[in-house]
Amino acid sequence: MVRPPCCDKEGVKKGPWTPEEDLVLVSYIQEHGPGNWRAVPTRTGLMRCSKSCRLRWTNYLRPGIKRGNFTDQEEKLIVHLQALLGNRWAAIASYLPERTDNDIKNYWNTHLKRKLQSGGDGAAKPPAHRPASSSKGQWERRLQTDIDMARRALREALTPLGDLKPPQQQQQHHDGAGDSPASSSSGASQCSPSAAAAAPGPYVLTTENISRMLDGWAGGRKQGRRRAGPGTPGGADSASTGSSDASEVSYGGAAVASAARASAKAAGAISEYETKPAVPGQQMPLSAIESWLFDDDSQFHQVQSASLIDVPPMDYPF
DNA sequence: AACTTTGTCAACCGCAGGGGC
DNA sequence: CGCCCCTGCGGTTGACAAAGT
Repeated sequence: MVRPPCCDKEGVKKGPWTPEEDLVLVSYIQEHGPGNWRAVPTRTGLMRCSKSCRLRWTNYLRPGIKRGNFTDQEEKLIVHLQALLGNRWAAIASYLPERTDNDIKNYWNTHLKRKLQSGGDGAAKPPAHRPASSSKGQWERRLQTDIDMARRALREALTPLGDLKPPQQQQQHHDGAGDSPASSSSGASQCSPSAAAAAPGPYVLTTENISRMLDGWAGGRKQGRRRAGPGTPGGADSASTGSSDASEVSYGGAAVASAARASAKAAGAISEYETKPAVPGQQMPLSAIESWLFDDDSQFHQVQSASLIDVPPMDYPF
């Protein structure tokens, strides 16, 4: 039997989202919260299938998303995690709270894979230790090992940067009082101090960012698109081209301008979602991850010594 | 300046799994 | 227990811009 399409193809719009559609979606989610995607198209009047709405939200509109301009830190982390976990992008993305699995996947496919191939010739072969034929118990142990390895990888990746507080200090750091100015703001923008320093700034769905987003759209998709060249902050180009005035609007200047105002209003209200991860854990502040990371290294060593797996040496050409 | 190639990324597609009934 | 609905995931595609010729 042929599986029926996820949604009725007729009357369902496909392709790039317009700022108006974004606005409708954001407004709806602001009011009802993410979820119940099936109902979104009918309730909003969007001619999109539920899947498309969900994807648009999780990959683009969701608060706390940073776009483009992967830092060395993130790059290394992705490489490590990819080597450990394979192409489990969602799992990898959970360690990079500001990145979407789609972004990471794209970045891997377009940058890192090639980089590794040219430099190390298969140095980062994905591990063949997926739980194919293991018993459940073994599988679970492997999963635990995966987690431990990922934890270690993350820790290693984080360590060189922060310059480097010993774990105890890091612990102190999150243990309350030590709230850094950076981490005391929205959860969505929380990040390790190092990452926060490296990143130009998180693209949280704020008034400003929605306006910026719409500005980017105002310039049309062509302007909005970027080449992720070195130092080109993806998405931020809309800010850099923010000089583009409304006269260049391809979707109707006045409409977009008012849409921007309305979205700004919506964004103010939506801020509550900034502290609520759309995907549990996905927006866990990195400091919490760090805490978790540095918490029980000894446990890791136990696991490692009893390890089922033989981790290939990670020798990356960069 | 015009055309072609390459690189990038948003979006789509189909499958799998979980939960409710 | 089986069915249905919904959501999440990973692979792939197509449009577009920049670089190259």
